[in-house]
Amino acid sequence: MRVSRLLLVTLRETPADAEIPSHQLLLRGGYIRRVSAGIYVYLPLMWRVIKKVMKIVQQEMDLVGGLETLLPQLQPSELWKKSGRWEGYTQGEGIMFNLKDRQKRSLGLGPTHEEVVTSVVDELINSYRQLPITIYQTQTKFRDEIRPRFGLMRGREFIMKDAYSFHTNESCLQDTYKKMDAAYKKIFARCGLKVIPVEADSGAIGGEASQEFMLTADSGEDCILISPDGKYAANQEKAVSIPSDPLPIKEEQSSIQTTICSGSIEDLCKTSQLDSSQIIKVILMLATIEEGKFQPILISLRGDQELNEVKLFNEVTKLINKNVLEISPITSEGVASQGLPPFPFGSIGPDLEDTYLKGAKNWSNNFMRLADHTAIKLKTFICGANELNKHKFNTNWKEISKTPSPLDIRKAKPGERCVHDPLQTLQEARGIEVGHIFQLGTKYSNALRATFTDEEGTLKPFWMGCYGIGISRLSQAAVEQNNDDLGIIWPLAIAPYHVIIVIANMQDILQKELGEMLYLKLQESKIEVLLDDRDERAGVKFKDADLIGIPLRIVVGRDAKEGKVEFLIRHSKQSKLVSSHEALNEVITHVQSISNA
RNA sequence: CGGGAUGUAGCGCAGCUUGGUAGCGCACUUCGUUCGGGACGAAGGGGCCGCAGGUUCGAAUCCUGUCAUCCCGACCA
Repeated sequence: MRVSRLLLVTLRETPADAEIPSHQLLLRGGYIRRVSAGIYVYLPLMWRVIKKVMKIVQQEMDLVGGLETLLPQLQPSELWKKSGRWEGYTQGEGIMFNLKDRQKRSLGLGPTHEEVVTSVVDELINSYRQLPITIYQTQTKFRDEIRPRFGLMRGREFIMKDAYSFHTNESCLQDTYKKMDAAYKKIFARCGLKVIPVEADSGAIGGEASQEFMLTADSGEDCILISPDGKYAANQEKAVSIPSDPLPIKEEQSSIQTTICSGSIEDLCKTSQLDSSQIIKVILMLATIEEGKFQPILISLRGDQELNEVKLFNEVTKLINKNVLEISPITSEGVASQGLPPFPFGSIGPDLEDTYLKGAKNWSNNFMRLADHTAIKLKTFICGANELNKHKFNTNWKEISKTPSPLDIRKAKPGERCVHDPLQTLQEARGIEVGHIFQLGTKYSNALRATFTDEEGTLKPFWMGCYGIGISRLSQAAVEQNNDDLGIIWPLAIAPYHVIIVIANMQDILQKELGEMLYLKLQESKIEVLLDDRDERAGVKFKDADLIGIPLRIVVGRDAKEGKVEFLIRHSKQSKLVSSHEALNEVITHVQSISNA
């Protein structure tokens, strides 16, 4: 391709609304254009990158027996109501765009495809003889993100590869899950990217085991915790650790004392000379449950610990066995709007009476009482006395009439001891989630009554797995991991073109002819080649070549008269003078190295 | 959803305090000189100053509303 015909529009200045390097570089390099928040045009260079990523992914999916299909984006609400996800996905923090057609039928734009794929597989598969099966697609997905940002990283419209597997039993599912795990590792390696698999929460999709693939980058939105020996890696949402030990308190007669402070743990520690690990703090949250119900939750945590809302969400869902739409903090305004008397915020203890909720307009009249292990393990502690500016000192769970059962709802933090080896401490890293694999089990097949007939002639629900890769996100994340002060440095396997020939001076006939000759020969060798034939000054062309990040470069310049050119590898910044023939061979050797990988 | 900021040419910005018919740099067009790391000179083209109301003889500028975009937060108040 000739650069003069490429629709290459590069920007010298960084657009003001781009924050992270990859977003800035893709805009500046003429790869993408924003149409609306979280909605982008993939310009010709970007589309080539995306197609390359898709191709690698598709090849590896085919190798593990995946069948490629294309599922609809426009999906009827009935399907989502059957699986029980319609409300959760359209209300509260719901992420599904939804609409009504002229018949007033409700439809959603697919943020994911479990419902559709499960129902179609149910129609097609009747017998265990047809199983196992894996179906996949590469499709544009729609998600009404709370806050789209960072270009393609968190878009409202994006490209994803999603695969779904169906099995007669759990061990067969686990077998495919393992194969997918291996295929994913191979995919990221082939793309030339550093990606770490971590244990993960399965989130709204639900299910049992799940693993995320995190591309390491400083701008990553996710915090991951890793053990130095590499044996443990988890998303902070899911991570476990051994908490630090609390500072012991001398056991004395318990007493209620006046504490003049703002109500924060920090203040209380200062004014009463305590350590935060000696205090039990209480957080009030409100769960919004399907069918418009609201459940106040009273959570006890050790003072130095932080609430892990994802763990909390999962535990609450398990306990009430219904879809929870949202969990958010209870505020004094919220209390007032229920027509309730004010709560003693800042001095609440684990035993705050349920009578505080009596007469609430639409909240449940009882607190759901939860506590983290670290709180329950405290023998003696300080906690709120349920009266403004009063705390109970040297109290214990025996004195607290309402002892909740212990759960793991605390946040693991870097520096804490690892569960598998207490001699090691967790390290923090930032990551961009580019892939996620799940063992769904029978959640969706049960909900949608998707069944097959087994050897004994009885109906069984499918065992299912699902496996996603964010194609467009991965393509940008690759830039986040591979750039320098001059621009992008694409890994060869996913670069839009393998090589760019820069003719330094288009006025020089010798240079021009040698460049054209190399261009032709490279094309004949099936090399993806760009020829910068623009009538620009050499400096401009070098800057653009650096910016758009083509991994290999041949500069045809003043040594053309000796038949020599410069060969340069983008990431090394070093060039060497070679004959045009040698340059050809260099390019061919490099390109072959990726096809052999 | 809460907080903050910003909307002026394709991109980056000034002008707004103190109202008087819109400017700079880059990019674009033409000509000339130049030609290995984002050249120089000359001459041009391009703007309903986000949108809608209001105040005023007169609004990019002041007031009100609205929309959009970006950032932070949505965890111990």
